[in-house]
Amino acid sequence: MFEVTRTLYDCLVQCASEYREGVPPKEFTSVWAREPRGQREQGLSRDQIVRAAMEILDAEGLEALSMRKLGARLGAGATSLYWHVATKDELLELAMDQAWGEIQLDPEKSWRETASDYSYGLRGTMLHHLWLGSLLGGMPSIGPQALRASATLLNAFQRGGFEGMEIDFAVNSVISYTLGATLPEIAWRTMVFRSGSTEEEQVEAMTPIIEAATAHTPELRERHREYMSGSYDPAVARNLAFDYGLVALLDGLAARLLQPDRPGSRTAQSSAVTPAESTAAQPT
Amino acid sequence: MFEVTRTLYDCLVQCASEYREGVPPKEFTSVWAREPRGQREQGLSRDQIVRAAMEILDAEGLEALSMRKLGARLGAGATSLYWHVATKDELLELAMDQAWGEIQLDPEKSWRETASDYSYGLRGTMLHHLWLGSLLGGMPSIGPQALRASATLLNAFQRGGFEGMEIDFAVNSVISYTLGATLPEIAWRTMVFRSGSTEEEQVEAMTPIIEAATAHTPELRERHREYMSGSYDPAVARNLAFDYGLVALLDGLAARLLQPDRPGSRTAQSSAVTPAESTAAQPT
DNA sequence: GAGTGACCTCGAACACTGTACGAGACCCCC
DNA sequence: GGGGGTCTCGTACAGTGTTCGAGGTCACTC
Repeated sequence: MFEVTRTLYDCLVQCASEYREGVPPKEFTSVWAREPRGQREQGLSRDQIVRAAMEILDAEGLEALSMRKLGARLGAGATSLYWHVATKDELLELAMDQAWGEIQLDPEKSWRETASDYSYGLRGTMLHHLWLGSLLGGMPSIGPQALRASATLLNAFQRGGFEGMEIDFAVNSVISYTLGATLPEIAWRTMVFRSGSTEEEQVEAMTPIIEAATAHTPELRERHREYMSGSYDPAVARNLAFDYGLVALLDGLAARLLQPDRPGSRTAQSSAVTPAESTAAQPT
Repeated sequence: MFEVTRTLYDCLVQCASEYREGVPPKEFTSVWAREPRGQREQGLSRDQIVRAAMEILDAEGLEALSMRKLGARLGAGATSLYWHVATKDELLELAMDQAWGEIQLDPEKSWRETASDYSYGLRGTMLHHLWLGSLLGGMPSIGPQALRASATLLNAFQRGGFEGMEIDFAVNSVISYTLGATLPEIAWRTMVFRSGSTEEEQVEAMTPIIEAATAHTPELRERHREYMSGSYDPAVARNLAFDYGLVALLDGLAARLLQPDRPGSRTAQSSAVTPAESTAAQPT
């Protein structure tokens, strides 16, 4: 594993110098760096704008949101918005954080329950706001609501017995899995959404493409056929798949928690390819 | 868990009807649905265009790619490209799949090794092509290269002893974790990239924002300070975090593989909040 | 050699986009 | 009444993806 890690690290360093050919440097900015402008209580407000933006985003998708359309919805000129919001990207940052705020956690629960709540909460929010999919990979979530949720999760893990860097690692893995598991669903649902048809129609429309694409990978084609013939409800199947991976991950974390030799657990005793010694993988 | 799942399912159904206010239906299309056009061997070619597009994407980022710029780079008019590629989205689909092709897997290895290779491979590719981050959440990866890699992974899991739907579930969880773990890194690196400064400068520029944002979550602030004072190399720390979660997940999957009662494993015996019976979480 | 039709290029134009700028309107306080 | 901050917005600019149709270049047939 160390070798692979080394390679990756080199890649990162190399990327840093390789990129940026003729791109003009754009100073780092974020809504959270600057405080909101308005004081007066009339006319437009930031909250109002963000709310309206989310309505458009939810109803028509990310690329349907334009400043002109948003202004029109609010009965205002497009450029009026720029008094309350510096750029469109900042507006999206605000909308993102608003969505993060929908995740509600109980700070009293166990680490495992909290992880589960967080995971299902994030997934639900993402599926409710499909536009989050394209945004999460482009701009970091550093808004107060996102941080609040992560802090609660982090606290639960700390109380649960994780220590040092392991807290961050474990928390990160839960967030990562949730994000990654939901993303392809979002991509799929976005496609269905844009097509204007139902999921069933879309599946039907996709079948010839899948058949053609899997012409040279018979095992995949086989699995797809089996999958289709089972007449599963796709939404239910996705939920099962999501839960399966989440359980596996949490089990793995729980196992780590019970390892006898965890000094600072700075150095990983096991690698990705060799199973950890004291898990159920090797019966005692 | 069933209750939560139920809620999610309802949400999905509800979304399907709630969305789509005034969006014009756009027939489903994909590059993979239509076969390429050109036959003659002169002038532009699809490969050439995709390659040039990826050069721009790598060097200047997703939003720097415009058809006019791409045309100019190839010494052609912008609209000439439309003979070889139906839309810009299709071009991006092609570029995405080209990136997927960079993942090389050995079909002889064990399921755990293959999972590790896949995971590190995907992560490396994503970090090499930052623009993938914004794309993976928007359009599904159903190109031949993406399918090829997934098929290899799937085969390895099947050989490794996974059965029925569990194969899909396990494979999905590995892909999901990798995707989700890399996405925030991409978001961060994209931000650094756009700012034009080094990672260290960016971290320094971010500090006051983090301090301000974590004003009401002292535990997070504490952790951030500890993290900063440790003077870790951020890239190394990220690699450790990535490996930690991957190991935990693979351990969890391995544990599932050894469970004695796995009939068709259609129904999950354990839920996200209650640890599975036969893992190390509950010592026998 | 003329003709035909497929392959390929591209300039002009259209309907958009995000946003800078500056003129003006409103309101409160001196 | 007169500032001065708060807020709106029409105009304009430089760009975007994409359509359309006119033209050019081949390989082939008669």
